[in-house]
Amino acid sequence: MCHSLMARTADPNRREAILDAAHTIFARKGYAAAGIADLAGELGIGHGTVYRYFDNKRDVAAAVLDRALTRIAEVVTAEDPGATDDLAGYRAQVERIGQRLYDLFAADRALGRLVFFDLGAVDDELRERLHAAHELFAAYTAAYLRNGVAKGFLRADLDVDTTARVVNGMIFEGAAQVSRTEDPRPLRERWIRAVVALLFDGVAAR
Amino acid sequence: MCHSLMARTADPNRREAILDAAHTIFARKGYAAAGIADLAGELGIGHGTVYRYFDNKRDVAAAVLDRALTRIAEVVTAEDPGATDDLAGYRAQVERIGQRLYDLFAADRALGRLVFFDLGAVDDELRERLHAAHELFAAYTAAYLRNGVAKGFLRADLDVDTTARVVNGMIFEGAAQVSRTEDPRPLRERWIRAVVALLFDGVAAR
Amino acid sequence: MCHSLMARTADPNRREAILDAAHTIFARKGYAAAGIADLAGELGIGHGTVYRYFDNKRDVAAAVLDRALTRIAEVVTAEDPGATDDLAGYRAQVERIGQRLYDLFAADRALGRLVFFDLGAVDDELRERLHAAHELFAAYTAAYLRNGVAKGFLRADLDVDTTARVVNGMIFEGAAQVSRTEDPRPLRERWIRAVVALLFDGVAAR
Amino acid sequence: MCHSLMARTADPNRREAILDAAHTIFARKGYAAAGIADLAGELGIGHGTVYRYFDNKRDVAAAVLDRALTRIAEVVTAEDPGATDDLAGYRAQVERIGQRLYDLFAADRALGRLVFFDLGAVDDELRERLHAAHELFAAYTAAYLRNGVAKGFLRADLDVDTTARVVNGMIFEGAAQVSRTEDPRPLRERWIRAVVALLFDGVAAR
DNA sequence: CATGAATGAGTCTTCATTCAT
DNA sequence: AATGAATGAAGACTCATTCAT
Repeated sequence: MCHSLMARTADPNRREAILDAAHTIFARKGYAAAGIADLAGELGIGHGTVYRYFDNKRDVAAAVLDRALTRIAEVVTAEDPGATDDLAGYRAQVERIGQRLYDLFAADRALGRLVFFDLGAVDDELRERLHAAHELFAAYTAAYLRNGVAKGFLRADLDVDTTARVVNGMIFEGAAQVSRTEDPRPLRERWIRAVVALLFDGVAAR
Repeated sequence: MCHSLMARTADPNRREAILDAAHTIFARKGYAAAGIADLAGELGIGHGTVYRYFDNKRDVAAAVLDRALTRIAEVVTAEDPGATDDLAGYRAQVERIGQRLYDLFAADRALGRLVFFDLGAVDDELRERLHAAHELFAAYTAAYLRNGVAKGFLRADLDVDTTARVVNGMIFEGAAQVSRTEDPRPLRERWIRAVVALLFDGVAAR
Repeated sequence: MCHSLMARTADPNRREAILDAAHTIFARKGYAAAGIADLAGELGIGHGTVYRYFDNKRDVAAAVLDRALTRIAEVVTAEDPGATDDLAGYRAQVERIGQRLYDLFAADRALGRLVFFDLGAVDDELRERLHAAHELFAAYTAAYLRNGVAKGFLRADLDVDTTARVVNGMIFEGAAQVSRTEDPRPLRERWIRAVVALLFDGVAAR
Repeated sequence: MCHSLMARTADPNRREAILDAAHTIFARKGYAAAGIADLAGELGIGHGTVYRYFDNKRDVAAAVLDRALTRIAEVVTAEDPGATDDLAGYRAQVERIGQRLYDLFAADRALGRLVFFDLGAVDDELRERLHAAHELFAAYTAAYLRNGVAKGFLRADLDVDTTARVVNGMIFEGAAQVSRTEDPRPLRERWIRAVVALLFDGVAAR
C-alpha cells in the first residue's frame, strides 16, 4: 500500500508538469509571491523534488518563459515570409497569424500575464530573453515587409525595420488585452479587423 | 517661523526625493531586489525616515507608479482632441505627441523600465492602476479618432475604440524600445515617421 | 497668535498629566503595545516632551507603578493596627479597609490591570517593587493579626506572618476580580461579607 | 518505515522541546525581552525551525500558557469534589491539593512567573485564557464547598461562588510566593497549615 | 521649554535551498 | 528518486530616543 506511493523511476513528464504548475501559479500569484512549495503543492509532490529538475526558482521561471516564448514563436514563425506575392495573400497571411495568436492568448490567459508582466520583472537576464524574443519576432515581421516591398505590393519607402517593431507593438497590445479580458472570444474578429485595416490602409479617409 | 498649517509629513521635498531615489533604484535593481535601505542609502538618510513618508515598500512603489503615469498622462493629454479640422492638423498633432513622448522616455530611461516591467509585477492593485492608465490613454486616443471621423478626414468605418488601443500599442512599443536603447536620440525621427506613416496611410502600396 | 501656543514655563502638573495618560494607556493597550507617542497623543503634546519629565519609557512605567502602589498603600495603611481591642472592632476595621479597597479598584479599573498584569511584566526591577509592596502590605496585615493575638481576640496559635500573606491573597483576589468586572458595584457587599466570614470564622459548620 | 498518518508537523518531541525552552526563557527574561533566537539558541536549532511548529512568537506563548494551565488544572481537578462526607475528609483533601500544588510550583519556579506575571501581559487573548482558567478553578472549588454545605459539614450560609474565589486567592497567593522563594521546601508545611487553619476555622479565638 | 523629524538598533518572519533518510 | 525537516540569510518594519529649531 505504502510502496505504491514510493519512488519508481525518473519521470520525464515530471519536469513538464512542474512547468505547467509554475505557469499557472506564477501567473496567478506573481513570481515573487509564489513559492516553490506552491508549485509542489499544486502537483501534490514534495517541494524538494522541484530541485531535481531545476537548479533554483529563477531557473523554473526561465524555463517557463522559454516555453511560453517558444509557443508564441511557433505561431509567429508558422508562415513563410516569402510565400506571398500580392497584397491579398499577405493580408490573408496577417489575418491567419492574428487569429492564431489571438486564439493562443485567449486559450491560455496566463500566458499573457507571464510574458507581459510577471516574468519580465524577475531578472535582467529574463528581461533580456524577452527582448531577444521581441527582436526575433521583429525580424520575422521585417521579413514579411521586406518581401512585400520587394514584390511591389507594399510601399517602396517603408522603413522596414522600424515599421516591423511598430506592427509588433499593435499586435502584442491585442494579446495583452486578450489576457486581461474575462471572455475574449467575442472580440476576436473586431480586433483582427482593426489591426488589419490600420496596418494596410491606415486611418486616413481616401 | 510659525507654520500654522504644516503638512502631516513635514517636508514635501523629502518625500519627493525619496520618490526620485525609488524611481532610480527600482528601475536599476528591480522592485523585489531593491531594499528600503537602498533608497535611504542613495539619499544618505536613515531608512526609518522612509517610513515617515510612506507606509511600506509597496506604498513607495505605488507612489512612484502614480508619478510616472501622471508624467506620461501630461504628455498624452496635453493636446485637445477636438482642435484639429483636417488631416494635416491631426498628423501634426500626432507628431507632436510622439515627439514629446519619445523625448520623455529618452530623457528618463528608468521611466519605461518602471511602467513596462517592474511596477506592473508588484501587485494586482498596481497592475490595475497601470491598466486604468491604459484605459485613460485609450479613451484619449479614441477621442482624437472620433473627432477625425466626425469631421470626415478619417475613415468613416473606423472601429474607433479598438483602433485606439491598437494605436496606443504602436506608440508604447516605441516607448519601450526607447527605454532599452543606450542613446535613443538618433532614432527619434525614424520612429515617429514610421508610426505616422503606418497610422495614416498603412503599409499597402498605392 | 502663534506665541500663545509656544513655551511658557515648566508646568509642574505636566508630569502628573503624563502619568495619568500612561496609567490609562498602559492599562488599555498593555505596556509593550503602548508607545510614548500614544501617551503624548492622549495629552495632545509632542512626544519629545515626555522625555523632559522622564528618562525613558520604563521610567514612566516605574512612576505609574509607584503612584498606583502608593494609592493602594494609602488605603491599606490608613487604619492603626493597634487601635482595636476586641473582635468586633477588628471586624469593623477589616470591613472598612475592604470597602475602601474595593471602592478604589472599582473607581479605577485600570489600577488593577496595571498592578496585577501589565506592570509586573515590564522588568525584574518593577516586579521587585511590586513584591516589596506585597511585603509591606503583608507586614501591615501581620501587625493587625499580632495585635489581635496579643490582645487575645485572635487565636493564640496563629502563624501570623504566613497567615498575613494568605489574608492578603484573599483580598487582592477580590481586587483583581473587581478590575475585570464591568460594573463591580453590585458585588461589593457580597465580596466583603464572604471575605470577612471566611477570615473570622472559616467555612466549617459550628 | 511507512508513516501513513504522520502528524502535520512531524516531530512532536521537537515541539515539546521548544515549549520547554520557551517555558524557561520566557520566565527568565520575560516574554518581551525573549527572542525567538533565544529559544532556538537554547536548543541549538535554527530559529527558522521554531516556525515549523508555531505560527509566531505569540503562538508559542499561548502554547506555553496552555501547557502550564493544564499542568495546574491536573492538580486542581485531581480530586473528586463529591467524594468527602465529613469535615476531616475535606480537610485532608484540601491538604492534599495544597501539597501537590505547592510541590508543583516549588519544583518548577518558572511556572509561577509565567502564569502570575509574564504571560498575562502578552495579550488580551492570553489574559482571557488565564481568566478562563481562574473561572474553571473557581468552579471546582465551588463544587467542593457546595458538597460540604449539602452534607452539612460546612456552614449553611456560605456564599459558595464568592467564597470559592476567595479561597482560590489564598491558595494562589501561596503559589506566587513559592515561585519567588529561592528554596521553598522548608515553608511547605507552614503554608499549608496556615491556609487550612484559616479556611476551616478562621482567625477568631474560640 | 516644547516639538516632532530623523535615526537605527533590534526582531520577527519568510522561504529558497540543502540533505539525511 | 523523492521527501520534507531543518536551516539561516535577508529584509521589512517599529519605535524609543535624540536634538536642532
